[in-house]
Amino acid sequence: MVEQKSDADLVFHALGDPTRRMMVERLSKRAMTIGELAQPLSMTLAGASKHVGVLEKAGLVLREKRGRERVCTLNPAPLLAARDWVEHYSQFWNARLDALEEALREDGNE
Amino acid sequence: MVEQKSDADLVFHALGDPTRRMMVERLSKRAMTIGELAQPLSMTLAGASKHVGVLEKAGLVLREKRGRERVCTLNPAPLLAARDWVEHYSQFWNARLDALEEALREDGNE
DNA sequence: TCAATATTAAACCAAATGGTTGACTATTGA
DNA sequence: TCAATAGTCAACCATTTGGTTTAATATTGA
Repeated sequence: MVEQKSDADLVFHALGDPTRRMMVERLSKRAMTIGELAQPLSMTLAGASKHVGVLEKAGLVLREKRGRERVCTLNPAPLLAARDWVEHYSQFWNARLDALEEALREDGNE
Repeated sequence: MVEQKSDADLVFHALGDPTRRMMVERLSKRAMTIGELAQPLSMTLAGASKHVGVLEKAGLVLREKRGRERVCTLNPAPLLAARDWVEHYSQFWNARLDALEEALREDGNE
């Protein structure tokens, strides 16, 4: 665990927390400040800010200063890599179903 | 953090570790024992077993006893949920690109 | 100018994580 | 029968995580 984390590590890890997935969901609708993100979370601003930091390090959120606020916007680009990974291995689900179907058909024909 | 974790939490969390993603990748090719999974990992059997346990709790791996070995097989079903979640929000990437393109086209016409 | 607001930073804490070791069980095969 | 093999379990350890509090900074607006 000394080695530096890959992009995929950061993205999957960031999404592994329900608070952060909720943040992503809300940010997909519109940009929000830290305060807005924190509001429904029964959590301090500092706590929310740390979660945003995790999303930011994963590249999923951009935080820019606007006056005394920080506006967070969703950057879905890193999701593409995660999507591709998951997509690839979830294909094995179809493959398994196909194989099962095939096996059943073979059995039926014998 | 006392609340019980959702399926998505477990799946994303399980995938957030490179060791476990590697296990999923290898299991997608063929079923393997704990020992086989542990082998390229410079990790004890016990360590590998714990990782498999995390994948198992997320529903991604089935572990069945065969003699003194445990054969692990990939169950990609939970990946479908993760795929759908990621798929949904990565669509915003396309939306953003579309909007950008639209904006550029509008500008060009003025 | 100055109080209020939005956020961050740092120190701290409990719990979870990722790993180890050592003892144990179950199974194999000579 | 008995040593070797495959794995688990429990205890333990260091590090990370998810949260807090308190203090500090920057900005707003009266």
